[in-house]
Amino acid sequence: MDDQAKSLLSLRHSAAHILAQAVLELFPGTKLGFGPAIADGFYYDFQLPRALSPDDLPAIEARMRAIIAGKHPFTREELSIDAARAQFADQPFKLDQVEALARGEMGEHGEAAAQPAARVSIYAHDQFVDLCRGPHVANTGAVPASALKLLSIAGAYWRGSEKNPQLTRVYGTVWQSKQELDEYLWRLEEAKKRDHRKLGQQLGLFYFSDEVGPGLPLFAPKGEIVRYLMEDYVRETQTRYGYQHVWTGHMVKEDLYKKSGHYDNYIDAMFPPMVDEEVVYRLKPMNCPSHMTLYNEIGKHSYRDLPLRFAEFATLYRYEKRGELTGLTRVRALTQDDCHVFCTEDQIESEFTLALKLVREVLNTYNFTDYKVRLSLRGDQGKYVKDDEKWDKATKALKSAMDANGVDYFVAEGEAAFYGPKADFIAKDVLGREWQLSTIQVDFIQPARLGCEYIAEDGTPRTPVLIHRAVTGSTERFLGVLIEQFAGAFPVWLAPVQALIVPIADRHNEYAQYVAAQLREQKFRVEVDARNERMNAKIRDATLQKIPYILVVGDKEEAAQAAAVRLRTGEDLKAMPLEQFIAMARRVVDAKSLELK
RNA sequence: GCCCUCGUGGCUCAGGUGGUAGAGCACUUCUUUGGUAAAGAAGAGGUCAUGAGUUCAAGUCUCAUCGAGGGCUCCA
Repeated sequence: MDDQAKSLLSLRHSAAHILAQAVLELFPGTKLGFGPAIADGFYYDFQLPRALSPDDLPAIEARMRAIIAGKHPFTREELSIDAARAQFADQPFKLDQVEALARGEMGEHGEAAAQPAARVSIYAHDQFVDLCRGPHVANTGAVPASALKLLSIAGAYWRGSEKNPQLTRVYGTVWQSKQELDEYLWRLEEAKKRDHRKLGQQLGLFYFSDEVGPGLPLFAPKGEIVRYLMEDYVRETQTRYGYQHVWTGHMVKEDLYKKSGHYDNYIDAMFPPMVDEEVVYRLKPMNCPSHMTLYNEIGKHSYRDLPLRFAEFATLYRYEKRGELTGLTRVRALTQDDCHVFCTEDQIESEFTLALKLVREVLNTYNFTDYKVRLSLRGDQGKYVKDDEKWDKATKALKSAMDANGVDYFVAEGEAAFYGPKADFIAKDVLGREWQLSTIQVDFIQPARLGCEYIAEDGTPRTPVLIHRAVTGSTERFLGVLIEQFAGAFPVWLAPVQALIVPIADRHNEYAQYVAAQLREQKFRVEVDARNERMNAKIRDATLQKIPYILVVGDKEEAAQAAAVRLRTGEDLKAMPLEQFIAMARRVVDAKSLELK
């Protein structure tokens, strides 16, 4: 972390303390939770005597400014555990944290510390004392009041657990200067403009309807073609990499999920059952059990058949909780570009490498470079299947495959699937929220549960290892992130309408249709804007729709069998013969280029 | 699911302290046939998310339900 980042951190953390003092003064009896600095700001969690509304924020902010004006120095002090207990006797959450520190835990989620704490540090300014690691600025006056703003109010569970009381979280931001604050707020506004939900509607890609239900997107023609092209591209690439596609439908008997273990782990996230006399069915929330069943039905497998790679573009239905739904990035009907690779233990590394190559190729095509890779491992507690030996084996296999491929990853304990560790590719949306896209997972557990086998070289039956893998994750989520990444201006190969023909006057309509026919003949997606509008209006509308090419045709173009080509960027390529335009566009599309010419 | 906020014609939004709805864009029709980011005119379109309640009277107040947004939790 550089000095700049460090000083911002202590600035924001100090602002959090000032916020806490202000709230404590305005709402006596408030109990304090955690109040850290975060990316772009800070927050503080409170248990308040009454519900807080955004209308309260100006008063709190005013109080904060007064504390800042007081230029109270921040002072650090160390206390013994007992002294800390006395200090925070009327602050139950602080007390809870003192005990956690004494037990040798640290942080909000109780990560293990090097050793139990014998002493804790507190920071004080003015009338306010907080249990805190620091650091802080010298005095409250060092926080620029003009660069401070409280942003929002949210609920947040103590220590992040649903089982604990819910506190009120106040989010705020502070910067070194008012100018930086303004720039930040401006960035937020700009980001909202490229929000995929807004652009999806403006570009006519997809809609949500109360009539159909929450989290169930409806794709208009322009959205469907993008979906189709995305999936077609992954399908083509998968085929090229030696994956085979299968189809396993939308419903499955519930019993299968009891066998696989999904019933115990994810029953809450499945849609309610459909009951047909004695038999209970579920909408498919995942493919693995279906693919393993298919593997079994096909017959006996020889080790010579492995690896066997079953890919499927299946729409899955997951009963996400109401408050979790978000545009296309979190839906109840999602189309996964899923795949299950049945292989031997010896093949794990090469199969991982193959999947990784595929993922990288696809992400690269979309110019997706801003992602990180998380190695998700099992945590101490929870849903994980107990079989240490197999977990160790799977984790080792995954790690060595990542290392062999030079993948730069970070480790996250407690993020694994119940059946094994995974490598997740995580990207951010315009508002900074992180979403898992691609994933590669090693599974030593499920194949045995569903009785998958292959006959080994020595003639004995063995259980294959299963590698779960998704390239873009889900079409819906990836599309959402793509829309934001391109701000709606898709590369030509993905653009719903690649070229719009604009006849200048009615007498050019016929030629415009001719041009359109020529281009359609060459498999381009084109439209003719024959509305009774002036050319300027048509160009404006096409540009706002981010159509890559605008082909204006008038008398001159008709005479020359040409079109005047304008790019959505505003660049005018002037008139060119149709063949020349076709050749240019062909080259751009075939290369899946991000350029327009 | 939980905390907070919001829900007015297809879209973007007006509608102080309650008295039965407005604009721009889009749409339809007409005029205009115009050379690189919005031609002009007329018209049609809303039981103000839904359901109760308070009131002589509710888009405007109360409650509930549904939906959306921000956050938390969860994410095979």
